[in-house]
Amino acid sequence: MASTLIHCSLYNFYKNKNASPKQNKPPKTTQVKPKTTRKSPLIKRTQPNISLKPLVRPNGLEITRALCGFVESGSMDNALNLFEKMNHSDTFIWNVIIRGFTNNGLFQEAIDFYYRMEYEGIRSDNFTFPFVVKACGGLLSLIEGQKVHGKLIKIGLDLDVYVCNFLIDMYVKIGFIELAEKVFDDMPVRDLVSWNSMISGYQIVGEGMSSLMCFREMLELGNKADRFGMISAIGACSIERGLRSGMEIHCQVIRSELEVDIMVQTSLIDMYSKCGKVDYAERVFNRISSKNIVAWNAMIGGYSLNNYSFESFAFLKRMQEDDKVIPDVVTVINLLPSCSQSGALLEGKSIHGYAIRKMFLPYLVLETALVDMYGKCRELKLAVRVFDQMNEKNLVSWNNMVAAYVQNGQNGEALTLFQHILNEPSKPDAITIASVLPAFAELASRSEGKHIHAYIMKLGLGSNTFISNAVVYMYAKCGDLQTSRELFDGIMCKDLVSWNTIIMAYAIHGFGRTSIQLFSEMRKKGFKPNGSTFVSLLSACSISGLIDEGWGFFNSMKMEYGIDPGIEHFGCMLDLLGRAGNLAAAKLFIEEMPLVPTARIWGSLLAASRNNNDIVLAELGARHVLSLEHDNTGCYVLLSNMYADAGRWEDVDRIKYLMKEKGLVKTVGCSMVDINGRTERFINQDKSHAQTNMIYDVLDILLKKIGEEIYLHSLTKFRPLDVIKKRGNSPEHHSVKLAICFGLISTAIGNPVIVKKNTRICEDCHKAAKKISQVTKREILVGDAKVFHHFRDGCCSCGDYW
DNA sequence: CGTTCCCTTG
Repeated sequence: MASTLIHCSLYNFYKNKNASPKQNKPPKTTQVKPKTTRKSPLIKRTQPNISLKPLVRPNGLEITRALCGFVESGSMDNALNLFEKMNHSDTFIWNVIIRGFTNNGLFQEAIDFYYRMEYEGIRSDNFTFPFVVKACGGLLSLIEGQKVHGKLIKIGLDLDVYVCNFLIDMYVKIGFIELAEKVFDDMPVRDLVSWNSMISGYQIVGEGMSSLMCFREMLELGNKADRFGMISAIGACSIERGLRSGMEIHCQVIRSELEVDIMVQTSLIDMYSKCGKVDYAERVFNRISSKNIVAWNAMIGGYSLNNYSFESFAFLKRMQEDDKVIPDVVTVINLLPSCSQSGALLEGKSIHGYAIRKMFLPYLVLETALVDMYGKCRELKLAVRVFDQMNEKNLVSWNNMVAAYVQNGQNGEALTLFQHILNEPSKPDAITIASVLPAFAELASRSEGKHIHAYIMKLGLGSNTFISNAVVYMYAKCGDLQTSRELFDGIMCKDLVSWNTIIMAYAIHGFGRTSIQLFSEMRKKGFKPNGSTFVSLLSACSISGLIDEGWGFFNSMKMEYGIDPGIEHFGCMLDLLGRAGNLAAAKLFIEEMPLVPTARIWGSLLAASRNNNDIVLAELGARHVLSLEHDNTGCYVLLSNMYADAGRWEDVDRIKYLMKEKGLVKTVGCSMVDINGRTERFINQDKSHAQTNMIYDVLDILLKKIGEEIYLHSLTKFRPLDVIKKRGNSPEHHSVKLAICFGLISTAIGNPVIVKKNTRICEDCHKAAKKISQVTKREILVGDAKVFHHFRDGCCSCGDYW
C-alpha cells in the first residue's frame, strides 16, 4: 500500500517529463494535448481534496463523480486519497482506479491494485480485466500477462469479446503475435475492434502480408472496414511496398467516405511515398483542408525518402511560414536523410543544433538517425560522439554505427564493434551482417570468412540475396574465388548486384576475360546493367590490361545503355590509361573530364606515375590528393617509396617529418595466411611466431636460391646492402615473404599458398614472389588492398602493373 | 470498457 502512494507521488514527476521512465518516448510537442489534461468540471485538478474530509455516509453520486474526475484529469494521488477515505467495497470504484493507473502509464500500480482487490475479496468483473491486461502489455511483461490470462480462463472470462480484444493488444505489444493470433482464432464472437486489433497487430510486428490477408478476410466475411482498419491496412501496404493493394484500399477509403479523415490521409501519404510515388502523396496532401504537423512530417519524410532533399527543405519552410507549424522531433528525424543524401553536413549540423535547443535529446530514434547522418556525411568523429553519448541504444543504433565505420574506411573499428554486438542481448540481424561484411572482406582471412559465413547460416540468413552477394565478394577478397563462384551459382534469386559482384570478383583476381563473359551471360538473362556493373567491368579491363575492350565498354555506357559515366568510371579509365603507360594522355584525361576530380582520381594518377616511374607527375598527383584529403597516409607512403627508389633520401626524410607533424601513422602492413584453419598474421621483420626460426631459415635458403642480387637490385642501386639492413626494415624480411614461407612449409604440395595483405604489395616482395613460385613450383596468391596477384612459374597475373 | 496517422539501419 505504502509503495503505491510513493509511486503515485512520482506520477507528476513523470508526467512533467512527459514520458514514462522505461519507455523511450519522443518528447511531446505543443501540438498534441494529452487526453489526461482535460479538466473535470467539478474539481480543479491541482487542488488537494478538501471538501470531502469527514466521510461517514455511503458513497454519494458526487463522491464517485469526484473520484472519476480525479482519475480522468490524471490526479491519481487525489483519487487515491479519496478512495482510501470512502467506502470501497464496490467493484466499480476499484475498476475506476485500475483504469486510472493504466491510462496514466502506471502499469505496475494497476497490477498491484488488482492483486490488492483480489486480496481484499472484492469481486472482479469483465470491466476489471481489460485494464489489468492492458497494464501487463504496458509493462511488456509476458509473465504477468500470462498470469492474468490464466486467471481469466479459470473464471471463464477468456472468451469475453472485450477482454479478448485487450489480450490481443497485449500480446502484440509484448511481441508475441502468435499468442495474439491464438486468442483471436479461439474467439467465438468477434467485433470490429477484434479485427482491427489483429490487422494492426500484424502491421506493428512488420508482417504486412498477414495484416492484409486479415483485412481481406474481414471484408470477405461481410464486415465493413472503419478508419482504424483502413489505417492499419494502409500501413501494411507501406511495409510491403504494395502500391496496388494500397491503391485498392484508397478506393475503399473513398467509397466509405473516409477520405476526409486526416489520419487516413496521412497514412495514404506515407504509403504512397514509401512506394516511391511522391506525386500521388502530394495529391493526397493537397486535398487535406487543414494540415497538421503529422501530415507535414509525412510529406517531408516522403521527399526525404525519395531523394528529393530540396523539396523536403522547401516543405519545411512552407510548413513554418504558411501554416505556422513548429517543427517537432519527427520533423527533425525525417529531414536527416535529406542531409545525408545530399551530403549537406552544414544543414545536418544545424538541425542537430535545433534539436538540442528544443530539448529533443536525448531521444533514441533521433540519436540513431544522427549517427547515420554523420556517418554518411563522412563526419565519423561526430557520429562516434553522438553514439557514445547515447544512454540507451537498440540494434538499429549499433547497426548504424557499424555502417558508419565501414563507410568511412574504419574496418577494424567496425569489426570491434561487431564483437560488442555479439555480447549484447539483441542478436545481430540481416542489416548488421550486411553492414559488417565489407569489413570482413577487407580484413578477414579465408578461415575467418568461413567462420562468419557459418554464423550467417546459423542465423538463417543463407538465402538472403543481399547478404549472399556480400559473402560472394568476401570469399573473393579472401582469395577463394572458387567458393565465391560456387556460392554465386547457388544464389536462388540473383539480382543485379549478384552479377556486378561476381564480375568484380573475377576482375580483382585478374580474370578480365571471364568478367566480360559473365557480363554477356548476365545480359542474356535479361539484366540491364547499371553504373556499378560498369565499375566492375571497367576494373576488369584495367586490371587485366584489356585496353581496347575497356574503351569499348566505356563508350557503350552512354551510347547503348544511356548511363552517364560517373566519377568512378573516369577513375577506372584513368587506371586503364596508366596501365597502358600513357601518362600524358592520363593527365589530359583528367583535365578534360566533365566532372571535378576527386582524391581517388588524383590517386589513380599517382599510382600510374609510380608504376611508370614519373616522379614529377607523382608529385602533382600527390599534391592534389593531399589538398583534398590532408590525412591520406597511403599517398605519403607511396611518394616516400618513390623517393627512396630514386635514392632521394632527403625527400624521404622530409615526408617522414611531414607525416609526423600531422600526426599520421603509417598503416602497419600485415600479411596473413591460413594454416589448418588458423590465421597467422605477420608484420615486417616479425619474430614473434612460434616457428620463427624455421621460417627465417627457409626464407634464407629461398632468397639465396633466387638470388638476392636480383630482387634487391633496385634498392642497392643507391645504397649498400648493409646500410639497408641496418635501417631495420630490410625488404628481405617483409611480412609477405614471411607469410609465403610459412605457407609453403605448412601446406601440402599442389595447393596454392594464399596470403592476404592489408596494404599494397611492395616491388621487392612482388619480384621475390614471382621467383619463389618458379623455384618451388608452387602457386602463390597474394591479395593486396586492390587486387590478387596470382604468381605461377615466375609470372604474375597482374602483368607487373598494380 | 477498447483500437488509429508522421519517428532511425543494408
